[in-house]
Amino acid sequence: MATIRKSARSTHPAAERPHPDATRRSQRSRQAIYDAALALVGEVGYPKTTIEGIAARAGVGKQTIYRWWSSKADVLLEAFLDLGERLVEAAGEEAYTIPDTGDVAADLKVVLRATVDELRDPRFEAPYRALAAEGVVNEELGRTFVSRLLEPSLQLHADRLRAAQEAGQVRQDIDLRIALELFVSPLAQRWLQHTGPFSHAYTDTLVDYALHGLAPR
Amino acid sequence: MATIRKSARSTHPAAERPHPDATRRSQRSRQAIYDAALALVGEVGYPKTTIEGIAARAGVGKQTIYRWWSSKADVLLEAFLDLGERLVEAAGEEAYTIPDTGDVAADLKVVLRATVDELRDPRFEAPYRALAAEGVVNEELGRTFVSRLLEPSLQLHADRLRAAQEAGQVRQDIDLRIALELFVSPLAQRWLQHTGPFSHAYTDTLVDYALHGLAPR
DNA sequence: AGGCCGACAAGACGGACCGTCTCGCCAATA
DNA sequence: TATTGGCGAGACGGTCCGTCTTGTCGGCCT
Repeated sequence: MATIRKSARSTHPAAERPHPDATRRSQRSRQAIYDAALALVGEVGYPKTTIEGIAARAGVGKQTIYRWWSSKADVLLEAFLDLGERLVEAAGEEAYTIPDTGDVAADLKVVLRATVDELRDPRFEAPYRALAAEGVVNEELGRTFVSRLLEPSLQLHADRLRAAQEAGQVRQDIDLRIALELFVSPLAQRWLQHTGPFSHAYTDTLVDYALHGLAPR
Repeated sequence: MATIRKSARSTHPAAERPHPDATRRSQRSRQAIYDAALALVGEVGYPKTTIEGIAARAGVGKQTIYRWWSSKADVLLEAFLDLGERLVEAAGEEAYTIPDTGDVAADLKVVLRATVDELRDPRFEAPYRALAAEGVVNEELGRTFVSRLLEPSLQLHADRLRAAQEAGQVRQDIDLRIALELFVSPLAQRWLQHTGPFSHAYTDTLVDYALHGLAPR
């Protein structure tokens, strides 16, 4: 027996390659892979994290990983998204909103301080850095990274700025997508590239400078 | 013969590991390695660029690379710095200064437009991205990347802002290292993470927002 | 109930690179 | 002229890649 293998596949025209039957997927293995991936990236770093290592740690066959994901980065991205969802469920929903007390400056400062703390959380740091780095060099993954991880948060900032605009605290003629970068991007760069101290005082200053400008009034 | 090998090294107490005799180094091989590294990163991308590949392309033994550099990233960093120096020599010195016409806004816009163009130069794009990405994940290399590549440019921006401050175009109480991030960081993030259009119009807007602030005057 | 299907764990497989090493070869030095 | 040490070349054992094979197991159709 054996021998006749692919030729026996009379049932299908051999069209779809990417996805096997998702309904038969083992959720137990999936979760074990997420846990193993996040643990390994935290322990030995992203470059030394290997598909074989993840499989072994998860008690899973390599093929199970290759069956559902296309790359190491892809596994980590989904693992990280899953981690995020689990943490959001654990915390309250309101942890992922921007407050509106009527004072934009104060509200933004609160949110940026929280972002600083979050980026320092060791559960986040290693995988988040790894994904950001991979996205810089791999445009495909980069776009996914931005749309799934960055974009939702940026949208919240834009929304809060729009409210401020309607309340007359931000100029009418301003492009909010650019405006939010004045404080979000410097924060991101300091964290990613270690270009300077990363503190609450720093983000407070950013908000002040961005709102009132560098030029004298 | 053979057999006695390390034990025959009576001359040295076996202390310094890192550097062989630099005076006997082949400059021809060094340059060939730089060229090969930059070419390969441009052609096949950073992850597929390999030490063996660089050695083969440069017509050089692998050991010659391992003798002088500690990693692929290290080779590329030096190659890129060398490329920068050669281009600076070719162009005039004044290409790497920030003009001072007395109008900060105008001067910064000119410089940021030039930066946009430079980041689009295909000779720069691939290696610069690769180094930035590696620096995000490898703190050691990251610090070198910042101090050798980023810092000199940031210093120029700080200098120009200081002149503006003395001319009364920028508030006295402002931390210039933070101030310059208001336009430099958003630019960097858009380029690195593809978070939005990357154009002259964009950088012009950044300068306006940063100088005059988001709040109504 | 029995048979079939497809994901699963395990791991063998050839191939790519790793980083180290050994080998003569050669130029500069002593 | 003899010594020294970097050099090109490439062999080496090792790791991990991505694919393929085998046998097991649980759900679904008949």
